[in-house]
Amino acid sequence: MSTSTTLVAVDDPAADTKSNVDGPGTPRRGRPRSIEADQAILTATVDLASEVGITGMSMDDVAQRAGVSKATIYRRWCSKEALVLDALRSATLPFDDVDTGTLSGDLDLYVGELIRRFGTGPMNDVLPHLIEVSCHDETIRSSLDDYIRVRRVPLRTILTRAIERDELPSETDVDVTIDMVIGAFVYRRLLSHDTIDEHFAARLRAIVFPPPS
Amino acid sequence: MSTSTTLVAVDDPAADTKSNVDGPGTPRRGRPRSIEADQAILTATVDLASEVGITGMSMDDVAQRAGVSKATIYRRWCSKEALVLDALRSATLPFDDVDTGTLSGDLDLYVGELIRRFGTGPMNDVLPHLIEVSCHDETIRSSLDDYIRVRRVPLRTILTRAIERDELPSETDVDVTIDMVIGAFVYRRLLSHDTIDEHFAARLRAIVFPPPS
Amino acid sequence: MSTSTTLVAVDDPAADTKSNVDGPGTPRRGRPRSIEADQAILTATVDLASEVGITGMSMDDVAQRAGVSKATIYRRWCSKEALVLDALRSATLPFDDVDTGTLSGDLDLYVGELIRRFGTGPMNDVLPHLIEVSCHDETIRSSLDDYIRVRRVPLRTILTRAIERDELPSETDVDVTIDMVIGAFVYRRLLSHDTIDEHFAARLRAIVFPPPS
Amino acid sequence: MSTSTTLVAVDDPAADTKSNVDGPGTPRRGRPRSIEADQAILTATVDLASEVGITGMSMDDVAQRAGVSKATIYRRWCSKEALVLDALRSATLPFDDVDTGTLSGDLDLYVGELIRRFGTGPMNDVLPHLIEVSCHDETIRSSLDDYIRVRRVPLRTILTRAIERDELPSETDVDVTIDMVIGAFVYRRLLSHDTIDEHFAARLRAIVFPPPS
DNA sequence: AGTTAAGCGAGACGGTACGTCGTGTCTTGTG
DNA sequence: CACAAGACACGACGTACCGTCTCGCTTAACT
Repeated sequence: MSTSTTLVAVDDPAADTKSNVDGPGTPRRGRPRSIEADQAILTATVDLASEVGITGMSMDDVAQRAGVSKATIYRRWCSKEALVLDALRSATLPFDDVDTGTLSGDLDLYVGELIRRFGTGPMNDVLPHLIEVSCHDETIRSSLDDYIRVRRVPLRTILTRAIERDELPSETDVDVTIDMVIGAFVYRRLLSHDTIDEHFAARLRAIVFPPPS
Repeated sequence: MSTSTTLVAVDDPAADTKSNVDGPGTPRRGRPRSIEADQAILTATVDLASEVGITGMSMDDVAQRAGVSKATIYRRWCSKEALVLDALRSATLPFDDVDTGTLSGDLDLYVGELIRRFGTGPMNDVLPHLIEVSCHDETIRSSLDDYIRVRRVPLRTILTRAIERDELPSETDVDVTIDMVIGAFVYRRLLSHDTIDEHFAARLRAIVFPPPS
Repeated sequence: MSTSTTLVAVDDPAADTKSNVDGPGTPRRGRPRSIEADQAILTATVDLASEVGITGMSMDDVAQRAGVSKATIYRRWCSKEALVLDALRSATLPFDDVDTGTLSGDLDLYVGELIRRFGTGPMNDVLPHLIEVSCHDETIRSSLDDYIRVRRVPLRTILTRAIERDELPSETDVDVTIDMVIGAFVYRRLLSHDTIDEHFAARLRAIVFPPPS
Repeated sequence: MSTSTTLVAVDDPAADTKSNVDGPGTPRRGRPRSIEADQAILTATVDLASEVGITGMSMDDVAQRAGVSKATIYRRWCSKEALVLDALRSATLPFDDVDTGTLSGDLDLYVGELIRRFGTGPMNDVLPHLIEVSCHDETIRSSLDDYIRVRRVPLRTILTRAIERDELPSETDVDVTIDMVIGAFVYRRLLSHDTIDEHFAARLRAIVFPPPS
């Protein structure tokens, strides 16, 4: 539902839909907001956050890099974290769900994508900051939760499809399986810093989806 | 080895060994550092970080709460994060490894402890901040890695013991199993915010260590 | 010319002309600096410096008393001393030059004013500090020199007028006379702490401008 | 009497006499204070104060330069200013009073000495700081007053001798004359920064002691 | 000769001010 | 209205200095 929402736009009358996409019913008086500004800000945020981290990135920096004034940023997002969260969202491509016909094939594709994202995703180091803030800010927390929930969908689709195909037993615990798979990636990425590659993926698969033996 | 190291003592000549355990060969001239101060600072940090989070906790607050001057803190730790990391360490009790005789029993104990720690640990919200900093600060990163590595030991002990007892096949992939188990806890705790309880633990166990059926 | 300059405005594009009097050619974009803040800061500085001395006056104190943030102060003055110097300037009323018609009358007025200022001037204890700083800071030094030079003008006016009136010989050494008169006041005020009153003034006059006898 | 006193030695039982010269009546038990330390500290103070000014000179600097610990300094002087004042005293040679037989000759010698001291005296920039402190610290003030008073003596001697010789009228106002002469030097040195040389001295003399015409 | 009181270098300590920086808001003038 | 520029209040940061306080050692004078 509200999965691709812009976060808490300060005074956006259409705060629960995609920003700047208010239908013709709400013509908004006065000068319309610059769409280039939106993009420039998000781009600047993604770049800067990747380069120096969220803490190392000041809002003045973002404004300057985007060629925009701070007020223009705060008119759209109510806080630094709200901006970063949306920037993260904007930088996250959706998984494209390809049905290869077999669980094995689907997983290959999915895990390959996971490796790619966890390995090089520029905004990956940004998550911890948002997590911290979300511990003390309910708004950020629910938006972040949304974002996290969405990222579970592709694997769930793959697993339920496998159950329908009778490749997995019907009593398979889909949710916790997802927790474990994504959890292992997250853990390696954020905590242990062990390598995340094909080999790791294969070992992971061998545990959760043991070969027919 | 360097697992119980004090972090980055600013000018500690024995920075890479257990603190204050330099042999009698280094008599350390001048007034010795106050041990009460050490303790007071760490305690104040743990308390404050739990109450208001790292970001909400100022170094002046810590100094005041500890009855200590800021200089005294910075003489021991070179940054806020270094302090917090050591405080986290000081607040983390070691797991006590009890051999119940069976994998099942060992896991019950271990997972119970995990639930307790991930559920209520006062310093849990502190991890994300450290993770973020560690992305851009090599010193913090390696210390944090140490800390993380240590927390893997108890589960590894349990699993290798189970292999010796022939409760698990000898080719069991211990490392990735640990990644998945702890990873699932981490993921729920930090990202999805799903409940972490006995039921979750049971489902997790059912996947990684399937009942004999 | 640059006698009524505001001191070392940190990034004032018109630092060498009267402040805020740049012609209409430089419209100064952005929010203009608050004039009330200027005044509040100077007033707070004069008050505090009089009460507790420069050393005893912290910039935080000034900010609080002025109802202003420290950044606002440092945006205008680059150091505590620069602020104090401008505060001194702002607290120094110009001498009003009254032509009484005779040297004797002019001197009475002038010296009376001198007694009043050296006796009770709230900012008098502030001079030594500025002098010290000016020994090691070229910027402060030249500004202070300006200020000092200005204070010589009234007496010079009186003396040249007396020469024109033939009350003083045309070869009178005006400069050194000024040095001696003001110097004697300064010396008593700062060094010897002897009383500065009408009697002292009379004795001084008797030496420099001996009665016709 | 107390003119060449060491200032406020912290716990010196003979605080009102020259330090370390307590008579044999008070033999002081324990290890005697190091005389080299005394000298080293004073020398370091004079040097540092000349180089970087009092404010720019920290007590740690003095201790290091003198090869002495801070405690050793504070055992002798109760504050930075007390130390500086004594250092100033130690660096000030007494005027040697030579009777040339005429006022003119005496003045030549005296004024020459004045020019030399005001021109190059390393500790000259140190006075303003002491003056400032003395505004708020009674102890420093009285010690400084002593020092200042002493420096008036030579000129007074010269003038009274001239009166005895009938070179000056007996009703000459010696005190204010001194104020003016020294005052003019002080004023040029500290405030106006005009040159202090033979020419200036000559003009000064022409005003206070006009040639017989 | 042994005791003892004090001096000494080193450096930690509490307190306090410094000047800088970042956040989110507000205020100008211009489109 | 939006926008660029930039001032503003608030508050944390990490550094520096002052004057005090241990430490363990050294140095004489007193027993």
